[in-house]
Amino acid sequence: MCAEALRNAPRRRRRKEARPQELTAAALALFVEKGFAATRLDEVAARAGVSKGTLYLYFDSKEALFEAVIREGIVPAIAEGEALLEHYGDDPVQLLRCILFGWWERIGATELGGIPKLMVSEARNFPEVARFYDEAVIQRGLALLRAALARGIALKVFRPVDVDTMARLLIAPLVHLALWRHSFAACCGGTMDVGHYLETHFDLVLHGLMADRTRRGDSQ
Amino acid sequence: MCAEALRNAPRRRRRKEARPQELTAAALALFVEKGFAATRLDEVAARAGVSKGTLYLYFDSKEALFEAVIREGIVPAIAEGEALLEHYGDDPVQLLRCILFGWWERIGATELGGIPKLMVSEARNFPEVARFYDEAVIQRGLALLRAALARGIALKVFRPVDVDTMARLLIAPLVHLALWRHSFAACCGGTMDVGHYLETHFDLVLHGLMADRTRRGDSQ
DNA sequence: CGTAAATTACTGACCGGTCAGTTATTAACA
DNA sequence: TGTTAATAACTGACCGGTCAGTAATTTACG
Repeated sequence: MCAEALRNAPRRRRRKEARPQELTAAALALFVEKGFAATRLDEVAARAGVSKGTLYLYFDSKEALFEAVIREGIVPAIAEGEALLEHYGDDPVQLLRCILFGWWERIGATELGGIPKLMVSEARNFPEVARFYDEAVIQRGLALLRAALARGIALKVFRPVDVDTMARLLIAPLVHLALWRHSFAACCGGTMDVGHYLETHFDLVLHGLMADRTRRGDSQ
Repeated sequence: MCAEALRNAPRRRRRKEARPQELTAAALALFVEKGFAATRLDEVAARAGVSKGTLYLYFDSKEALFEAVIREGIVPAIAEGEALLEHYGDDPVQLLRCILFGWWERIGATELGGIPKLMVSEARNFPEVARFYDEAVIQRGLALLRAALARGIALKVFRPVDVDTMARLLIAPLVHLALWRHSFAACCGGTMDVGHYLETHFDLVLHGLMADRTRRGDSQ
């Protein structure tokens, strides 16, 4: 019986170099759930199916693990977003829609959606990581939104607005929802219609953005 | 010289009545800055000007201190907001404006503004406290916003909208800003015009809410 | 009053458990 | 057999929580 179980469980054998990703994935889940300080490295290792000593073969310290979690976490997704700029060259409304809904599908709704909570919680404890995240993710994401807004204004589809402030207002409800899912939703989870929430937000923003008032119905 | 210093600094005197508040205030500041797990009770006590032993005269445990911080923190401010409902009986726009800007002045811009970050960070570690906060603060605040929206709709000032979703969209950018101030702002603080941010948000929301389009200028 | 006794707010050294980080050892390859 | 991935046992610093003792304040009493 014991031998059977050992055969079924992936035996501790020489693992390839996929280990770092398995460890950062486990660390991300636990850091998001419990916070950095309250997460024990034994847990992280166990969740990745190895021992704590193995973890130290790949990461110098707990803090180095945290940095790796953040660095490899979200940056790739940003590049995907920037590619949208070229794809939707002539339709700012669809561009904006794809950025926002794409953010939710690729980040907010996945395990990556925990990273905002993690960074908000730990930014002041790891200011250098926070600065990296701010430059590599936040500022880059805001720049993407500003570019989309500016294009819409240039094409006279949107009325002139402060694109910097508007970019922040565009993303705030999405981040807010991601934070919610990884905090209160776990214990106070009133079922909520995410699609309706996003549609309502997008509709509200368009109301304030559109240059002319020909647009009424928002069905899509 | 030493005697002078002792006279100037309010030396450790016996102040039974004020102690709990001094301790919870110190704990709030440190919990928000470093998180619950990373905050040492020695620090909390030192910040309140007492020793750790004294802290345990007033609170049974670290967790009890956390609960006290949350319970006494924000609940009173909610009642003030609810009073606005009666004050602005006939002007839903001003009512909404006062709720939002009042929230920022009374909570977001004060030390209480750290509580959202603290609760988001620790909700999953303290589900019972989170449930209390959800009921006593969040749901109550959302109900207040829903009431203000519903009144505007009833008076035909606002067009019919889903008041529940709209209430969440109304508060999200404010909470987002409060979270920002207590996380990234400390290390990546690009100077930001809070007043402009709030005005832009309010203006955007009104654009989407107003029943007729007579309203154009938003100066006030 | 004055002062001794009683009370109470407060202290800080200490204990025990926990956990990040280390090391001696084993097991799986070539 | 040598090399390396992996482990399990180990260490030591740290911190939540305790408690015997101290100082400030009040009360009792001559």
